[in-house]
Amino acid sequence: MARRNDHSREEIRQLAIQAVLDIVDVDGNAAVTARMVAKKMGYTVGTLYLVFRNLDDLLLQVNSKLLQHLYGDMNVVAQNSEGPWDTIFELAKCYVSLAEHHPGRWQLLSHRRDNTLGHDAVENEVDNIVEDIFVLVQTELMRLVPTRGSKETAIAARALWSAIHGICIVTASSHLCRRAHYDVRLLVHTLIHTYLSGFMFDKIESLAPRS
Amino acid sequence: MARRNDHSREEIRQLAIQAVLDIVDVDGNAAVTARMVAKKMGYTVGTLYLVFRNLDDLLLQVNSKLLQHLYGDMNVVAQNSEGPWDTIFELAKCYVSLAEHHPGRWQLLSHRRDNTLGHDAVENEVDNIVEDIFVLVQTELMRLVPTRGSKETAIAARALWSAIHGICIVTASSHLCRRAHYDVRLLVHTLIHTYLSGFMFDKIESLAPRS
DNA sequence: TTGGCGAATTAAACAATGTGTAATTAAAAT
DNA sequence: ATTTTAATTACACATTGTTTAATTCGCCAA
Repeated sequence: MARRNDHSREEIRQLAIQAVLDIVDVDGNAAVTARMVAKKMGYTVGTLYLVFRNLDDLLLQVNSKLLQHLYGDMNVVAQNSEGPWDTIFELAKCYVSLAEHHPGRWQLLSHRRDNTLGHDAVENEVDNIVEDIFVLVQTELMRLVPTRGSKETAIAARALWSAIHGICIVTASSHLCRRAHYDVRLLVHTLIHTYLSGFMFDKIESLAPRS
Repeated sequence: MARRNDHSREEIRQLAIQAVLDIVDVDGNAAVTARMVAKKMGYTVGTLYLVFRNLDDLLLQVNSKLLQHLYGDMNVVAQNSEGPWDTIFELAKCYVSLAEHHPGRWQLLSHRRDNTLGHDAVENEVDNIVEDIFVLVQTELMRLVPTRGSKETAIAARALWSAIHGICIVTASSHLCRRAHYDVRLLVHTLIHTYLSGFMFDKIESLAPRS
């Protein structure tokens, strides 16, 4: 044992990230332990702490990879876009698909880490990806109603996308909505359809209080 | 030690639930350990396992209490309702307030437990409360647009409320939206306003694909 | 009153966890 | 070939959830 250069630092990093994904897919979120990850990559726990600050650091990097992948899928969809209305539905499908096909990975995304350290490089990376995702939606909204102000559109995009993200989280990982005759796709579809309708037709704010 | 009848079973139950809430508020979610809860109530770990099956069981009962409280607040709002439009905003405020004033408790709500046991009594209780909350929103939506079918309205209510729940979760407990110049209240307000507009004006489904 | 029965409470123990460290091993450098 | 250096491990430690055997006290019958 203790062979040197069997894997480079970066290779070990990727190995660990992949190991986490495999474990999550097969045995669920709770099975992700330092020792399990190490065993899956053919190493020992100590090696993990040579590459990652702690387990939360590793999980954060896994999340970064997940979001990167998600953003990649969404980008493909946006590229082959026909019209903003349909595109937004397609973008949402990327989300729903991930939540449906890999519920474990999805739960990872909403895993709360103890904010011991301040803003770390990976954390910034994650923030940037999320921002990119938002911009993707924002762009489509701008195409849908070009007359809207950019700030207003930015907020609208974030509200809509947080909502979708929320529906996925709620249905996939929370105890809410367990008596779900209402499945994710239907809820997301309804949300987007109604929201976009409102976004298109709702010209003036002061139109609101008409109870 | 080992005094009998110092507290009844039910008193211990309430004691434990309150202890969890106190710990969560002061020291955050990660500080909730069996030993800490026991110490806070002046007991020992063993006593906890006399009343609760395990820690997740306790946390679930805490969640039940939280949701009950939330539903209570929402009910008061619904009672003093002036019109459906405004009422829905007020209902959402209950959510946002909880998420803002007690972020720790909010995180508890989205805590994922290992579904070792099947449907337990408390779990059913939680499901019922959530259902009640949904119905509250559904009722307002029905008042807003009485012509809609009840099934369609039910779905719309669940989509909207899951979305709001999602926004709260996302902004309060996830790493998403950290660069939040966009705060919860604004996002929720935007979402509801736009969604309700869409819900009111959007008559026909086939109107949709107008990209 | 007293002796003991039974329930409430605890103390102690167990396995598994995250994490740190000193010891080992092997590759590279001299 | 020997030393140095970095990679890897084995081990150790504190803390976690959970169980079990031991205690301690209230209560009731004799």
